[in-house]
Amino acid sequence: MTPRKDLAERNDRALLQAARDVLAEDGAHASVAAIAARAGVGIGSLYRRYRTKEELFQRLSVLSLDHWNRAAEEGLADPDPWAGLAGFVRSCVEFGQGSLAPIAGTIEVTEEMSAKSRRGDELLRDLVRRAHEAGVLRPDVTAVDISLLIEQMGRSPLVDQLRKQARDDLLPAAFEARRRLIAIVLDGLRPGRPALPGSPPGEEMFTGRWAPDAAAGTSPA
Amino acid sequence: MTPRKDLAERNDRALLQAARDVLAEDGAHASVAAIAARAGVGIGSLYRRYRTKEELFQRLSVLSLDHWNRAAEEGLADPDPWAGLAGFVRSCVEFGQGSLAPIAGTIEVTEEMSAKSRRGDELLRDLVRRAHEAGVLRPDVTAVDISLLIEQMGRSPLVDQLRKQARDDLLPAAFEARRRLIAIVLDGLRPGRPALPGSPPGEEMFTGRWAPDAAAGTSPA
DNA sequence: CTATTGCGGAGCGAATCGCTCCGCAACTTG
DNA sequence: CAAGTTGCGGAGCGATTCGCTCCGCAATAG
Repeated sequence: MTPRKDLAERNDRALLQAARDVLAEDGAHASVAAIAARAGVGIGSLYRRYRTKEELFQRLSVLSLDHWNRAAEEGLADPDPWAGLAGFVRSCVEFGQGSLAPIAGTIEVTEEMSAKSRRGDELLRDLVRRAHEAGVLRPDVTAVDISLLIEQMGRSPLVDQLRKQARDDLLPAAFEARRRLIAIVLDGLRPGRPALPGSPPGEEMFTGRWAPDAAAGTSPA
Repeated sequence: MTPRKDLAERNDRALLQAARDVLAEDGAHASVAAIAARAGVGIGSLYRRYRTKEELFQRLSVLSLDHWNRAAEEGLADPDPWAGLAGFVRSCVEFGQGSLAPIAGTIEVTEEMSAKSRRGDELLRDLVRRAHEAGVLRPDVTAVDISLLIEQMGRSPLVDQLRKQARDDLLPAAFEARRRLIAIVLDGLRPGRPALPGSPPGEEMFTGRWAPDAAAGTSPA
């Protein structure tokens, strides 16, 4: 690995991480200038890698979906159906799944994104089905409920804001506080509780936002 | 009530509601132009009521804190400690407590805001204490955990985005989906579960964001 | 040594920002 | 009824920010 390639790869990674963080903090208003500055690189470095802001966001979406799918596969590989599902939820929430939600409807959904999203739905349905069969997940909760829950928990106002304010001193406590919230939510998914209100949500809770006309899937990206 | 006053009051209310919605959708980047447009009024109507954008946001904070405090008092007035707490949490989440979090640190915290926030903390501690004494709330959860939980749930990516995209057709289903998530979370607050991870969060989870130097309280506004 | 390559960031044209102020119409008052 | 009042919408101000292009330069590669 030459120093030139080493630096370029470090910048690759820094840009992607910065984009994710700034998106989480600023939502759809995230600017490329803010992203480059957060990554500690010049704006030219960003445009040497991505032709447009949209292409960068599409790349982030793909990476996010990859993480989702990997976490789901790992959850399915766990012999304990509850541990598999809980581990998946934790992993997704801590990764920040849902951080890209603000850009829903503002970027074109590529075929790659759609395919990965559909794959993610399928994996999540498998996780949910085997947890139901094992009797370790409340029977009235659906895969879409879980997707929505991950999206809801995946964007942490607490963490995002402390990051934005560069309050690194408070971040460890914030991560811990978030872990407690995740544990509360996971406990709420256990069986033995009065039925949830209303009827299960449909897929249009996601498709309605990302691509009203495409088979986009329900992974929140 | 004269037509002139009637219209002016309607515009008052429309502006406040629009400000809340646009803040929820756009975060700290919410523009006064977007707020006025959402309210269906001209920009002059906004500035006739609030001298600056900051004054508008301060007003929103006060109203939000008022809602929190009212909901807590109603919760305390309920003879059932669990129903009181659960009703409070539901009311706050559905009101959208936490929508103002993106402006933390960008506006000056007024004495009025501080006083109401401290009052809100006190009321919440009362709600939590009596639920603990009645054995209906898991013993390891604290008032700060609950504040953070309300903030986490209070901003709904689902609802905010459908609003932003003017997908009114999907909003009823979205509200219902949110109710299910709230129910899951409330179930997770019930006792009889393994202990939560880590130690309870401190007040700096809020004070660190809103006013690092003031006794600002922990209500999320 | 020369050639290559990726760097940071200045600056472009356009868009957006918070806010002021104008003309006007609806309402209120005498 | 007419004159005065008042709140309206929104044009446009000066400043800032946006996404993006392109330049000079320095580090690296061959």
